Amino acid sequence: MISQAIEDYLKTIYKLQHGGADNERVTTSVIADRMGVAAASATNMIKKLAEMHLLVHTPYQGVGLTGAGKKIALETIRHHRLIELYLAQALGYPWDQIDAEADRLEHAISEEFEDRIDKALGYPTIGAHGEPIPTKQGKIEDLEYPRLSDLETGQLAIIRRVSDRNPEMLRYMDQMGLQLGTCVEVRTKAPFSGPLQLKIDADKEDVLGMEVAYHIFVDLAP
Amino acid sequence: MISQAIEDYLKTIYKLQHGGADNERVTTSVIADRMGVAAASATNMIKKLAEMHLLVHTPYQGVGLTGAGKKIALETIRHHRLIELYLAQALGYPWDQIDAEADRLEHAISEEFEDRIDKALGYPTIGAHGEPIPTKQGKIEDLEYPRLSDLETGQLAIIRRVSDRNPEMLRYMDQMGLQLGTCVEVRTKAPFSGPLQLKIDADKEDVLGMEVAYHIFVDLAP
DNA sequence: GATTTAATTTAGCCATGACTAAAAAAATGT
DNA sequence: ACATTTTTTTAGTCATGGCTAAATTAAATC
Repeated sequence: MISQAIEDYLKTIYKLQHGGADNERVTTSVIADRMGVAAASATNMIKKLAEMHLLVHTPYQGVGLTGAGKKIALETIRHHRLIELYLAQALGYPWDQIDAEADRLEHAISEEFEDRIDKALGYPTIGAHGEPIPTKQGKIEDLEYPRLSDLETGQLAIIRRVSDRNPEMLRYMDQMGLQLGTCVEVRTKAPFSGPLQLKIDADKEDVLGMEVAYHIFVDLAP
Repeated sequence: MISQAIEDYLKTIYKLQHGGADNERVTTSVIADRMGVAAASATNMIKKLAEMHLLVHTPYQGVGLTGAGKKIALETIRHHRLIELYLAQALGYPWDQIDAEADRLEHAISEEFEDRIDKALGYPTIGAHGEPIPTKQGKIEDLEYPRLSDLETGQLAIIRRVSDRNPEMLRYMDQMGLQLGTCVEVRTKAPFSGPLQLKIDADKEDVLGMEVAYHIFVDLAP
C-alpha cells in the first residue's frame, strides 16, 4: 500500500530531480536532508521503494523515479498545490502558511475532494507560489524562469514564481510588496553578490538581498 | 503524543458513552466492534490510554473518559462536525459522503483551519446531520430527541437529526425527501414493528421501514 | 453449586518507519 | 598511489498499532 511516508519521499525525490541542475544526482544524503531524517532512514525507504518499482536505485550513486513512482509523486504534488491554492483563495490564508497545512492535508483527501476544489478554483494550472499544477493525468509544464538574482542593471521583469521553502522569507517578500505579478526593475546591482536596488511596481523603491532575490523567479519584460 | 489512533479511540468511546442508554457500560468488545479491530487490539489501546490518564479502566467492566480524555474527544468531534458541514455547505458534498471524508481530514487540520472554516460557516452550533457541534472550549449541548420510530399514529414532527452511521441509509432518506427540517406526520403505524405510513412535507405520502425510522430523530410538533 | 459459554486479557508476532553505531565504499588531497 | 574524509549501507534497536492463539475471568445455564 502507498503510505503517507512513501508519498512524501516520492514527492521530495521528484522535486529534487526537477528542481536542481539537470545532471545533479539525487543521492541518499540529499533526500535525507530534505526529509529531515537520518541518512540510514532514507536508505531503508529507498530500498523499499526500489523493491516496489517506484524508483531505480544505483547504490552509492543515487535514485531515479520510475513511471509509477513519478505518477504517485505528481498526484501528491497536484493535491498539495490545489490545496494550497484553495487555502489561499477560498479561506484567505496568507501564502506563508499554506505549505505546512497542505503538507498534512495532501495525504488525507479523496479524489472527490480533489475534483471539487479543482472545480471551485476554476481548474487552475498555476499554484499559489507560481508553480505549475500537474493535471489529473500526470502532465506538468516545466516552466523555467530566470532568477531575479540573475538580472542585470536596468532590466525589467514580472515576478512569476517564488520558492515556498521558507515561510519567513515569504512573509518578508509580502511585506516588501513582492507578489506574483509584481513588476520589478533592477536599478543597481552591487558587486560581489551584493544587494539589488529595486523599483517595485513603479511606486516603491527598495533594497533586496541576494539571498531573497535568488528565490524569486521572473519573466523578462522586453 | 496524541496520535490519530488515540483520537479515533477517544472519539469512539465518547460517542459510545453518550449515544447509548445511560447505564450501558462501554466495554472492550463494543469499542473493538465500533473501531473495526480485534478485541485484543482494543485492550492494548485501552491500557495505553489508561496509563496516559485519558480514561479510567476497570478490568472486565469497561471504561470511562477522564476530563483530559473527554477534552481530546470533543476537539476531535468538533473538527469532524465542522469539516462535515464545510464539505456539505461550501463544496456541495451530499450528506452521505461527508462522514468518510471528515474521518480522515479531522486528524490533519490545524487550529487555524478549524477557526477559518468555523468563521466561513458563521460559527454553527449544529452539524450536517443535526448533531450539536462542541464549542472550542469543549462544551456540548446534549439534545435528546425522540426517534421517529417511537411516534404514534397521528403525531406530527420535524426531523432534527439523523444517524450518520450508514451512508446507504442516508442516501435512501434523501431520496425519500427526508432531510433536516422536513415535516412528517405518522398516518398509520403497522403493528409488530411494521412500517410507518408517512406524510412527508405535506405533499408526498410514503411508507418507511422501522429500521430507518429508528435512525431519525424528531422534534414533536404540538 | 458445577459447568458451559462468552468476554476479556495476556503473550507473542508482524509491518512500518524512525533511530544510532559500525562497516564499507567512494571521493578527495597530498 | 595511498591515506583521509565523506557518503552510503548494514546491523540492530525502538515505538506504534495492528494481528492470532491461548489463558483467564465473568456471566449464564443446568
